[in-house]
Amino acid sequence: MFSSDFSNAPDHSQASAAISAPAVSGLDGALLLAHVPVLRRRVRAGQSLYRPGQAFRGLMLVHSGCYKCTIASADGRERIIGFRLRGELLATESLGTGSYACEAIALEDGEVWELPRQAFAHALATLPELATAFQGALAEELRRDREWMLSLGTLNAEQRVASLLLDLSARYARLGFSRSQIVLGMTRAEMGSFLALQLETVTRAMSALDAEGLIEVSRREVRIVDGPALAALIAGRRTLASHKAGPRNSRRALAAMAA
Amino acid sequence: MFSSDFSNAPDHSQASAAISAPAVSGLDGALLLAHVPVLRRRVRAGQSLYRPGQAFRGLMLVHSGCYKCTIASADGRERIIGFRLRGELLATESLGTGSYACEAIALEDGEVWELPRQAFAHALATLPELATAFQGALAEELRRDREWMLSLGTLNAEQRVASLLLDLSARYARLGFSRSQIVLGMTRAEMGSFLALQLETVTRAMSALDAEGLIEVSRREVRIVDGPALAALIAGRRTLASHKAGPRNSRRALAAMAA
DNA sequence: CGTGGAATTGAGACCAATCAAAGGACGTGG
DNA sequence: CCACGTCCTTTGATTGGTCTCAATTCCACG
Repeated sequence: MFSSDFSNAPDHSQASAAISAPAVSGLDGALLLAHVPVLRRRVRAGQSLYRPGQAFRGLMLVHSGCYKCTIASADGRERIIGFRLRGELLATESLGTGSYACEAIALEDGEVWELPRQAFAHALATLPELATAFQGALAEELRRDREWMLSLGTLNAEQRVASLLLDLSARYARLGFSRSQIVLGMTRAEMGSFLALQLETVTRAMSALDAEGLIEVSRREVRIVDGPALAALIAGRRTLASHKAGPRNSRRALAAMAA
Repeated sequence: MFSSDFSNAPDHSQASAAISAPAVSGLDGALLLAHVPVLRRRVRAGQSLYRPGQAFRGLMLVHSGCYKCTIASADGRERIIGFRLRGELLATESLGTGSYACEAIALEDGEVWELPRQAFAHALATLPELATAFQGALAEELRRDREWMLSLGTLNAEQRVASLLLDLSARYARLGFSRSQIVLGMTRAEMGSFLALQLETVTRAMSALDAEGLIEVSRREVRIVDGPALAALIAGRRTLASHKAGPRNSRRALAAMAA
C-alpha cells in the first residue's frame, strides 16, 4: 500500500515497454512507450494531477490507482465527467490548448506516467501507425462520453447506478481483477456527481439493488450478485423517458429516406 | 430554398479552397480542402447522412444546413447528442472503427462535403500541421461534449433551454447571421431529446423565458431580447444541485494539495 | 377548405431533491 | 487502550420539478 518513495516529484527514468507497462486503451502501448520517455509520477489520494489553466505539460497515462476528472463552470457549478483506471489516458481534452481544461484528482495513492508534450508530438509525427491509433483512441473517448450522455438522459437513478457498477466491473475485469467483487474508489457524492444524482439518491439506489438481490453492498465493497439482471434492469422498459425523436416532415422525409 | 439539383448522388467535383469553403472549426479549412478532394452531397430535410453500422466512408464537413446527431442503445433508447452547423465535422466519433457509430440526419435541405477516408488519412500523414490541428479539433469536440454534460447535470429545464438558445445564437453569429434573431431548425421534441427534457417541458421553459421578457418566441422563430440576462439566469444560483465533490481524506488530501 | 403534425397549455402523479438525523468507520490524541 | 472528532453512509419525511396524460390551438400543406 505505502511506497517507500515519498517524493511527489517525477523522476526521469525511462519506462521500458516491458513488464510493468499497462495496455493502453485504444493504443499500442508498447509502440507508444518505446518512443516516448515517460515521467513517472507517484501521487497520493486527494492529490491533483493538473488544474484548469495550468500550462499543458502533456497527456498522462494511468499506471495505477483511480482518478476522477472534473469540469467546472465559471459560476461554480462542477461535475465529475469520468473516472480513469490503469491504461487510460488523462487530459486528452486539453490537447491543442496551451493549458489544461479540466482537473484530475487521485482517489487513491497511485502512479501516472506523463507523456511530455514535445516527445509525444514527435512520436506521432514520425510514426503514422501511432498517429492513426491515437486518433482512434480520441474517437473512442468521444463514443464513451456519448454513451454516458445517452445513459444519463434516459435512465432513472437505479439504472444509472447499475450502469456505473457494471461499467466499473467490466473495466476492472479487463485489468485482471474480479468481475463480481469490486471496491469503489469513490464516495457516494462522487458517484452522484458523475451520475447527476444526489448522494442520498445513490445510496438509496444501491440499497434498493441490494434489497432486490442484484448486488450486495457494504460501504465501498460491492458484490455483483446478478450481472445479467442488472443489465436487464437497465435495458428494461422502466426507462424514464423514451425521447424518441421521430422522422421529420413526414412526406418529404419519407421520400428522402428511400434514397 | 429549393435547389434545381435533385440528385442525391455525390459528384466528384473538387471544391477549391476559395470562396465557398466554410471555415472549419478548429481546423485550417483552406489547408484541408486544398489537399483533400471532397465529395459534395446535397441532402434533403429528413435525410440520413449515415447510419450506425454502415461502412465508414469518411468524415463529413457541413457546408450548409443543420444536422442532428443521434445515438441509440441496443434496447431502443435514443438521444440527440448534438446539432451541427456549417463548418463543423460529422462522424468524428466513428474514426478508427470500420463503420459509423451514430446517425446524422439533416434538419433542413443542405449540403455536406464528404472527406474520403483514404485521401483524408493521406493528408494527415503528409501534413503534420494538419494532423496537429485535427487532434485539436477532436479535443475541442471532447470539451464541448463535457461542457454539455456539465450543463445537463447541473441546470434545470429553463436554464438548459436558455443554454441551447445562447449556444445556437453564438454559433449562428459566427457564421454571419443575426445574433438576436434565430430560427430553430429543430422541433421541440428534438430540443428536448438533446437537453434530456420532454417536449412539453421545453415549450413551458420557452414560454416562461418569454413571459420574463428574456426572449420572444413564435414557433420556430426566437428573438433573444436580453442575452446577458439569459446568461445570468444560467449562472445564477437557481442551480438544481451544486454537486460539489469536496476534497477527500481530509488530512492526507490537504498534505498532498500543498505539494 | 380540410388535414395532420407541431406547439401550447392544463391537471395530476411520480421521482428525485432537499432537509434532517442517526449510525458507522477511521485516524488522532489523550 | 479508549475517547473523541470527522467524514462517510444510511434512512426518514417532505417538497418540488419534471413527466405523463389530455385537450386545444396554430400553421403549413395538399
